[in-house]
Amino acid sequence: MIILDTALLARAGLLLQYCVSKLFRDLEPAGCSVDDRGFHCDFIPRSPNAWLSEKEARRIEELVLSEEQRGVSIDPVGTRSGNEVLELLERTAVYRVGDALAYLEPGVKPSERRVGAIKILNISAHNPEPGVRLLRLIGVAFESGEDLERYMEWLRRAAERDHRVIGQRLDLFSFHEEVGPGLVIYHPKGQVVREELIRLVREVNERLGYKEVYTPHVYRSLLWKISGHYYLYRDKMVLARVEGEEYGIKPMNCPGHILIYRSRPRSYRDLPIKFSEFGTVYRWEKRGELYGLLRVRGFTQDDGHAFLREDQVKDEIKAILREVVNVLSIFGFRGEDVKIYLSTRPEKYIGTKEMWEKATKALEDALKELGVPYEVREGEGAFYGPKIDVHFRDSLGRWWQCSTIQVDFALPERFSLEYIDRDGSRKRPVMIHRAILGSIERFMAIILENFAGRLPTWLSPIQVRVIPTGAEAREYAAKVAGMFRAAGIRVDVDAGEESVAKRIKRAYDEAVPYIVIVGKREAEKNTITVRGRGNVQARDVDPSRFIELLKDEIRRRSLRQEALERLVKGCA
RNA sequence: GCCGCCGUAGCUCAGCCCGGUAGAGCGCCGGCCUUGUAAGCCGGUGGUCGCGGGUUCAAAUCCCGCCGGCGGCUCCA
Repeated sequence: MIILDTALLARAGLLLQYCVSKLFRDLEPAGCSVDDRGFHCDFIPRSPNAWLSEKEARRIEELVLSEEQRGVSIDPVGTRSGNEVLELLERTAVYRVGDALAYLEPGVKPSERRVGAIKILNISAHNPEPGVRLLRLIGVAFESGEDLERYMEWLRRAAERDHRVIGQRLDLFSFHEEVGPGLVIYHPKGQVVREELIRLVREVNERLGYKEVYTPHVYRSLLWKISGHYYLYRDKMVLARVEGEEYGIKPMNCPGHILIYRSRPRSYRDLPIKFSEFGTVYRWEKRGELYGLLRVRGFTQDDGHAFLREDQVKDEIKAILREVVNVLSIFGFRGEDVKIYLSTRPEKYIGTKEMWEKATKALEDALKELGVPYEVREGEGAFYGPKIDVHFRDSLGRWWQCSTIQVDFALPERFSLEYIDRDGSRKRPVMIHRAILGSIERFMAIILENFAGRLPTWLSPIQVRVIPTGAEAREYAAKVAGMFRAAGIRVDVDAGEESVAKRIKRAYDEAVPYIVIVGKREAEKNTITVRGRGNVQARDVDPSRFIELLKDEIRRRSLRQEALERLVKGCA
């Protein structure tokens, strides 16, 4: 990741405001903010048609550089406000640039060094509050053109990590116009990754005592009216009228699980009752919000619902949270890379304030007893209850939310859920909604980008590729492949006509973690040559020994190529 | 949904600004090579230029609408 010079960005932002106001009288500077990723400058359109095109952006860039060369003056005027928009955006530091005024967020000193290169990367609308529409320019600035070129190269390299690019290159999944936006089709290799993620969560569910269930995708609208989704979530639901009756495709799995709970009387002794489901839900997100696998309309949640007595809530939350932290660490997300948030009652909600307070306290107590650091986010809860969200940072420095634990006093009320308590009285259970990975789609996208497609062995669709060096080694290659297959390892053979070099390159391109090369030499001695990532190789390896090591690496879900590391160490 | 950009061969992209009916690399197919460590050589195949309409003698190229994708805004797993 390239960290930018905020002082230089601030200077560029001031020059940018000056140049835009010089070239376009109907765009009024509304200040600039900077961070280590770039600047964003906003402008108030003075007329309805005041806007910029890409071509005009290029003109502005040129003018910034020539004004900078000419040595236009930049002087601080102090702090001032009075302008509504500037105050809203908190850009109260005023500067005089040439004969015009420009604004910055306070606390950033523009650099004394001159801007030698500037690039406007994006022209978009910014709506800081309803009714206010600003023109926003996002971009970067450097001292030299070479620095800019280096940055653009970095951007290109980052794009190669894009999960959409990797997904296509590795033949994992695709999107199709005929299917519709935000709907994924998984190919065989993508399905393997999905299944491995699901298998991991199944083990967690086993430990936590969640029983897996299966529920339909479509329900009468009646159900969604009872659950409240029909009123609070309707704009994201797919509704269909069939034979004079309305049905809705599920945007959440909870109502189905609630019906299982309600299918028979429950005793206090039965609680907690926990259901899990890899439930595929559909949420009709707005077009502009869709983004590869990270934001789709149909996705599978590793969902789970626990029905509990109030005295059981805290322990359940603690147990789930421990598992979440553990699961994230399997992917290498740990320590500083993981953050926990407690989100409280939003504006639109169901249930009573008392319920919300109780639920929020249960979450808070669990966090405190676990002694984990967390932050409170007011008003960010789901409409049916407060929640704990776990965010983590990937290798590109971005934060993601996947895991979530939500306490819910509202749905049990709406569905009149009950259990018979020790004294024979009817009591209302509490529900916990939880997801470990969140959505399989999103999680898969994140790990694809995090590992740049080079997934750890346990997640790799093909774990071992056998390459015979020539025709005479094909039979032996098939035999070796058979040994791997018998050990439950995903293996294939590339016995093509191409050169060994080419087939090795292809295996690397396809991110296959282990390449096994066999030729006459290996066939005679009953050995294999093992090649791993990063040009690491071991010769004269006993296939059975490698298979044992590999099984261990996979079983442990190692992030490293432990099997090969152990072979190499063993040789040395 | 709003603003901007983009859509050309299976993939990555050039051509579009300055209209004259399409080009490269990879892939794929065929042949040669008989393969030992990150692209062997030669040849061939491949496109209603996202869809629809308009302007024009002529549209991949200019204009309008729609669909899809991306970068932002808002929202979210």
